[in-house]
Amino acid sequence: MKIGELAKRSGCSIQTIRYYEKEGLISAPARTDGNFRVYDTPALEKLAFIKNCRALDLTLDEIKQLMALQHLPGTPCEKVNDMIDAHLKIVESRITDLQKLHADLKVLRQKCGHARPIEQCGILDELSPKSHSRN
Amino acid sequence: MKIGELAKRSGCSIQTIRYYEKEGLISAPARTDGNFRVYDTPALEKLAFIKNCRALDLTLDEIKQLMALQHLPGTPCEKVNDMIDAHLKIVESRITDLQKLHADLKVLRQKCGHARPIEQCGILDELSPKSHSRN
DNA sequence: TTACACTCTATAGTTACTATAGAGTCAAGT
DNA sequence: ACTTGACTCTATAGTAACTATAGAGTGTAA
Ligand SMILES: [Zn+2]
Ligand SMILES: [Zn+2]
Ligand SMILES: [Zn+2]
Ligand SMILES: [Zn+2]
Repeated sequence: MKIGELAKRSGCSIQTIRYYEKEGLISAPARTDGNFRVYDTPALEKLAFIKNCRALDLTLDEIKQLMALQHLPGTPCEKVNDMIDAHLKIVESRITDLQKLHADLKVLRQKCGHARPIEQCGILDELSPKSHSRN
Repeated sequence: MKIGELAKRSGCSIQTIRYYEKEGLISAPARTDGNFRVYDTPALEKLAFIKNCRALDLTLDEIKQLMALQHLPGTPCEKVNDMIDAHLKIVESRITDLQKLHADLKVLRQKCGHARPIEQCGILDELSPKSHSRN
């Protein structure tokens, strides 16, 4: 199949597929006489693997590492488990950060009801260090 | 004061300050004969305002809009409130997404105990559409 | 043959910075 | 007067993972 069909079937855009090739996540496919890329089913499967990983927010580098490990049979899979564990921690700390941010924004939002003239906006006042220290 | 002192006092890096100037968030300051930037206290206050906003993850564009509104006295401050409300929604949906991601990662992690040979790694198996559909 | 859909490469843009390189400024010490 | 050192200047490239475009070529059907 050509790149357009692969894009439709995989759910990746054409540019993304070419980008993955350039970054070494998928291997360069065969070409037609007219220099068009031609893909086989394994290529589609690789893209599906990448998509699954990206859905979990693994970086392209991490995905590359996973694919490299797959081609070293016999290796213990500790590295895979460690990667997922590390990832879990990052996600957890991002959630914590965002929850703090959310609380801060809620507090800020309550500084202003609505439709005051801008000079008296409680939000802007809260954000300004100058008028703030004066109160 | 020169840029180094402003950087220390504001907690922004020198490059960040120059970047903010280039992006129009702060106005270009006076220069010495030797072409060094010279700042006054209001400049420090503007940086503090920007820092407060960035801590809430407002984009530079949004911050620019807020600053523009500050210089239009008499305007009702609805736009400020709307911006914060919109921001709250984005943060909320990011949290939801991350929580889903976290749950997915947890499930994935449990597919593998530890230290199996890589061919039998439950995580890699789960990520691979091919071997997956075979089972 | 000409219209059309498709593909090719190369390049720039996105966000908010960070990190150089290479040159100039300025005050203090010798 | 000279040198050292700390500071500053501009311009440019890099970050992550794409997305979007320009301009050219390919392939097929009417
Ligand atoms: Zn990770
Ligand atoms: Zn308000
Ligand atoms: Zn926003
Ligand atoms: Zn495993």
